[in-house]
Formats: sequence, structure tokens, C-alpha cells
Amino acid sequence: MTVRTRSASQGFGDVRGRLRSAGLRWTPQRRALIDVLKATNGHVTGAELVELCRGRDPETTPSTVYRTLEVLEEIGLIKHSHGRDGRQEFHIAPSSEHGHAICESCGEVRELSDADVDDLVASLGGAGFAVDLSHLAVGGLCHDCRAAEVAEA
Amino acid sequence: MTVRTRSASQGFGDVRGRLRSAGLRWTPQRRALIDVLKATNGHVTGAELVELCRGRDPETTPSTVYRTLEVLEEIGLIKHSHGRDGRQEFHIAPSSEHGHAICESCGEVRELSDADVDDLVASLGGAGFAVDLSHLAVGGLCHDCRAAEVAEA
DNA sequence: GTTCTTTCTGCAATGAGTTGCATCAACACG
DNA sequence: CGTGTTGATGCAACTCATTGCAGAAAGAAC
Repeated sequence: MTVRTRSASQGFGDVRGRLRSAGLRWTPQRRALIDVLKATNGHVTGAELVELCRGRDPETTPSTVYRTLEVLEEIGLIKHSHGRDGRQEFHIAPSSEHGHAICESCGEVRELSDADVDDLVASLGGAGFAVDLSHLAVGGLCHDCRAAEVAEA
Repeated sequence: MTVRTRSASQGFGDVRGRLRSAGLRWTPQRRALIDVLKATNGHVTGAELVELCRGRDPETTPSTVYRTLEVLEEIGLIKHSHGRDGRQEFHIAPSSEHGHAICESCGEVRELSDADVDDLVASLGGAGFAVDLSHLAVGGLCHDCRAAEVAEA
């Protein structure tokens, strides 16, 4: 059913088809947002996406952007999580689910490997809790920022 | 320096003194919020706290509540994290730091044990990332909700 | 108790994100 | 190509949270 490739941007090839087969529509606004998403590599906040869309079409309204993001998440094209300040961060859906480690000082995001979380997933799984890796966010300090804090003290 | 006890509510015994020794002030508004916090056991959102404070004093303004929460977090009395919807959740500071597993369906929150996260902390620590356990949030489905979803399908 | 310093409060404005509702337009069908 | 159905859009209003600023008041000193 689902074709699995390694490329994260693979899914962007036939968004229209994916929407249609879900009974959803292909509109200029959605096309614009997808173009914007294609052009970003990494993680973007909702507000940033609204701004970027406004760059293409100044008429863009936030509600449409956020609703479209919801839809795109439903069809598995993107994922969102929440940064340390509680703001949404979107990223194009990876081929495999993964969590994120976010530096609370500089905001740097790194992806968690399976090895990082295996034990946690197993431990909670044993307790009946099914972990949703895509929503796993670990706060902390990255190597550089920790070094900087130590130097300060 | 810091007296360590097992009781999470221990710290609430001398908030006034703790504030004073940090050059901060003891005001009616802060007293009200602390009373409210004492009365909650578990996790509360910012908005809920504002509402609860309004119950005691209808004049309460959000900015004061949020700023006081910030102060209380600075002196280590409470901690906050972000729920699956990005809203803040506050809880009285535990004797030991711990993460949370949040059910994305029913919102149930359970605390993570050290055993749950040991491997993750070690793994990231090896890569130079210092995990802040109090900000660790794992999304997923609790036992009951997972059973319900399976039954639906 | 009066005075002074400095923090805190409350207001008003702002930003991020969400929602209800009337209107509009994809797109399937004839 | 015309038409009808249904999903999408845009607006306006709303919630949660944050911030700048002027005035209020806690607490220390006298």
C-alpha cells in the first residue's frame, strides 16, 4: 500500500492525488503552503509558515494555513511537535518516526535515534503505554550550551 | 544548603522566607496563588490556575499569575511543561525530577520512573546532550485508549 | 510612623493558535 | 459546458500566554 522510500520529500510528489483519494480538495492555498514546505528543510514554526505563505500571497490567512497543516498531518505528510516555549514546530514527515532533543538554550534540534529511545519505549510498552515517537520531545542542553553555562559559573 | 525531604509540599512551608532571601516580595496575590497551588494535587494548566485564583479574588489578572508562576519556578517551587496541545502544565516541584507520559486520547498523565528514562539519558549524555528530565514529555496512548481504538477498528 | 527604594501589580496591546459561520469554489456528474 | 454537492476559505471573535509601562505597595532604614 504505502510505498516506502528513504527520501522525506518523496511524499510531496503526489500530494494532490493523496488529497483526492481522501476526498479532499486541491486548492491554490494548499498548493502555496506545500511549495513553502518544500522549500524549508528542517523545522518551522506555524507563525513562520504563515509569514512565508504571505510572502507568496499576501492575502493568506492564518486559519487556512493552520487548517491545512492539520490536514497534511492527517495524511501523514508532515508532523508537528511543540518547542520548549510551547510553540508548534512542523517538519516534513520523515520515513521513520523519531523524537527530538531540543536545546533549551540555543534551540538546536537533533533527532533521536532508535537506540536512544528503545529502552524507554520498551519500558512504557510493558506498562501498557504505546509511545508515539513523533511526539517525543526531550529538553536539555546541547554540548556547546552546557559548556558555555559552566564557563559562566 | 538545600534541605532535601521526600515531601513535595515541604517547600510550601516557607515560601515567604524563600522569596525574601532572594530579594523578592510577599504579596497577597502571591499568597493566593500559593494557596491555590497547595490545593491542587497533580498537574494544572496556566488558564486553570488563573480561573482558580479568580475564584478567590475576582480581580486577579492573568499577567500577575503567569509572572508569579515564573518566579515560583525560578525558586524551584514548581515546574512547568507543555501538554500535547502546547498548553503549559504546572505541577508542584517534586523531590526528584521526572518526565511525563501523556495519553493523546484521554489526556491522562503518568510520571516516568528513573528506570524508564535511564537508557535515554545515558545515550544522549554520551552524545554531549544534558537531558532536562522535567521537560521530558512522551506522547502516546494509554492502555485503555489503545484498547478502545483497537475495538473501534 | 515616615520615608525611600525597588519590586510587583494591573492595564492595555500584542502574538500564536483555534473555532463558528456564511460564502465560495473544487470537482464529479450529466 | 452547466450544475449541484460538499469541502475549503476568510472573517471575526475568542483563548492562552507574554510584554512594556506607569502607578501602587512591600519592606528596609531611620
